[in-house]
Amino acid sequence: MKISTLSEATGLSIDTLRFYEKIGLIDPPPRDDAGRRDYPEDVIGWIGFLGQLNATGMPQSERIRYAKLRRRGAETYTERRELLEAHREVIRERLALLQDTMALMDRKVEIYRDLESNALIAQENEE
Amino acid sequence: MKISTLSEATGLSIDTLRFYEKIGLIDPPPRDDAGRRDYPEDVIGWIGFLGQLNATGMPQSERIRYAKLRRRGAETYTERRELLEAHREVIRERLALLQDTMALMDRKVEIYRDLESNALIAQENEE
DNA sequence: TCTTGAGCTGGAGTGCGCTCCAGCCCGTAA
DNA sequence: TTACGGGCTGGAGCGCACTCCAGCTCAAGA
Repeated sequence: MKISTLSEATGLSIDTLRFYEKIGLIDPPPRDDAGRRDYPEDVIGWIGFLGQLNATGMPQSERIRYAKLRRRGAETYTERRELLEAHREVIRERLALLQDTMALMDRKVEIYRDLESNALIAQENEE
Repeated sequence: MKISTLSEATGLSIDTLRFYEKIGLIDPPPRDDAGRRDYPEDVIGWIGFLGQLNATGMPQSERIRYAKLRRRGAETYTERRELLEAHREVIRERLALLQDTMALMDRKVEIYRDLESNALIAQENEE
């Protein structure tokens, strides 16, 4: 798969794909005769997983660490599991915070609705 | 309240408090005779609210917009409500993503556990 | 009186995570 | 055969959200 295809498939820009390779998030793919990257199909799944770690707040350094462990194969199962377990805790905390804030938004929205209708009534009384 | 007290109360650094004032997130507080900031008590609550918006992913520019609307008082109730409603939708999406990813972490952790015990069995069989 | 420390200002610097650019090579279609 | 589009490299630049710094003033305690 060419880099432009992968870019479309993943939503990452071509520059970002090359950048991810440079910092070690993606394995350097084989090249064709002209020296152009030729990605294996399964990199799409890996990039999707990286995207989820990213979107849930795992810092670059940790994603790189995970990618490096992955490259070392079976001997790093335990470390990888521990890393994901730690991230799960981060997610748990974020979930709690988001739920709190969601409830707060709900309350505030109601408060503003009340204030808006009071303002309206005040206006009517003026007429 | 002096800036050091506010810093301790909110967990924001003194530099960050001055920075927030500069960009319009916090109202410029009155000064004492020596020109030092003297914050009103209620700024703590406001900063806490800003913190929640921040931690749930509202960008600086939007927080500044909200702060400016707030300064204009009652005439901006509707705009403020709409802004919070929009943020509520962002939070909803993030919640969904976090929940998905949490489930994924659970599955992956289980997979790694299996792999680890299989590796152990293989090792035993070697002996 | 002197020293210490908290606070002040304007502006430079930082780390993260990309994003863009110049200048090059190469394969395909007209 | 030449023009074009896509890909390549190394390195510079960027936007966000702070963070740090030099050099100053001022108040209060020893």
